[in-house]
Amino acid sequence: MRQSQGQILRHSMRPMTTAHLAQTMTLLELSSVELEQKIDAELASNPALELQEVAHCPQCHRRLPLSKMCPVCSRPTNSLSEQPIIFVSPRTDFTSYDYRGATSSSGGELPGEEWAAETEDLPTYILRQIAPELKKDDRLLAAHILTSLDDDGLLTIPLSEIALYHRVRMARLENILSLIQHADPPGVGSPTPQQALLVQLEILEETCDVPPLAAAAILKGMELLSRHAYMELGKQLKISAIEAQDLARWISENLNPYPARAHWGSVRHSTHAEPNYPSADVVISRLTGELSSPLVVEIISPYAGSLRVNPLFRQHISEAPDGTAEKWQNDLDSAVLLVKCLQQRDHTLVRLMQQLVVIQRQYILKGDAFLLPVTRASLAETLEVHESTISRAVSSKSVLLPNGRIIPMSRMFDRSLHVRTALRQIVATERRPLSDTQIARLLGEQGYDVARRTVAKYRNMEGILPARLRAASMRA
DNA sequence: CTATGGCACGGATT
DNA sequence: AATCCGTGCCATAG
Repeated sequence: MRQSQGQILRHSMRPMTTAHLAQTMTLLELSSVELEQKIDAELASNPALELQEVAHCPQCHRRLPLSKMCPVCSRPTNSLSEQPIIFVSPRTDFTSYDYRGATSSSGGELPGEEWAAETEDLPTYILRQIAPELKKDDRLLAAHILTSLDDDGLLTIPLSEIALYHRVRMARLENILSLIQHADPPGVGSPTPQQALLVQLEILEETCDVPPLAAAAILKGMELLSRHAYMELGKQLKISAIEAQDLARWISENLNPYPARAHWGSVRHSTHAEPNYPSADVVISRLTGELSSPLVVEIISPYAGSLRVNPLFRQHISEAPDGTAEKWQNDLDSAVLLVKCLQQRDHTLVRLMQQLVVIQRQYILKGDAFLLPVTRASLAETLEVHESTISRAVSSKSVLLPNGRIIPMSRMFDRSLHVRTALRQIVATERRPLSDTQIARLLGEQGYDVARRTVAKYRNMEGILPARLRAASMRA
């Protein structure tokens, strides 16, 4: 049943132009947020495209064109109007079926939804803090800066660009930026994570003791820091690897390279930049609390099922005003193309997730240690698509797990995470420091066949020092 | 002699 | 076709 449906779908999509292929590819790579932007742009510029009037406002139950706000009661209609693509994966077997989420009653409400009336956005929040210290003219400049922040609270455009635009001197802007950086999410507005850290450090210095070398570490060893390369870092700063590790720990515990994100992986914070609800492309949740619960998979696809070619436009194409006939035809063609490609994208994504959720069920429910090593290639084979298709579909997408963590989808294909988890476990419980060779043997006993050399690599990735140095730090 | 890091090769990924 | 990642081999440090 389900099978034949897939066949028909695939068959009907066979006749593809090269343009079609190219566009499908590019769409596949986009995350839901990026896709939404693209479609918005397309909608604005192409009169042949339209949104079907299918949305329901949860409050007044009015039928609306798809939009973010209900114009009548001004309540967000997002999640309901989007016709999320949902399917359920029952406990173990491979017979997951899907249905396109009907927009009836309150079907797909997500747990923990917080559409609290006032979600003040980040720029406003900061502007309010610093406004008293600004002259009137400077407020405009500050606003310009603040609206150029990304979701992480980092400045996306060079200050000089703003200076040019408003014809003001850099020094003036730098002053304003400095004010912003010292406002509440500390370091916000910095052009790079590195600068954000430095600003935070500066702020902390006023109230408490900071390690003397922290600034130097950030300045010189940013890259080493993020790679947990403590030994190299130590060399750079002329301190031991152990001291370097302590320093790094202090930095990661007390500073945050992305000012607007509260904590990595944890639930979203109230002072969030954009009102984009779970900023994931796929949301997986449990139907019930039990471990054997079926999984509900929701693929966020902006305007899925609602975007279509305007039938009126198609109908009146022959009546195009003189000289614009070609343009109209062009618009029509690209609209048709976009809609088709969108369907194709969704279809691919659904099939991908259907497989993935079954294969990685244990990981999704129980955590890192249960991640199975799956290759994109193997999945491509079972889905009968080119491996690069999987690659594109997976890249730059994120998944919200039932436990509330957001992970990049590529983690589902991490070949080493489960081994690394086991390794961490071993080192955490060791009585005295084990050498890489010993660890490799222990891992082998647990069924993880890895080379000694690889243990060394994983150890580094996890930021664990070599046995010799672990011995030293235990003594201390 | 043992424990590790560096470099290079082959398969997987992009 | 370019790049990344797990490994094997070898040099070096203890």
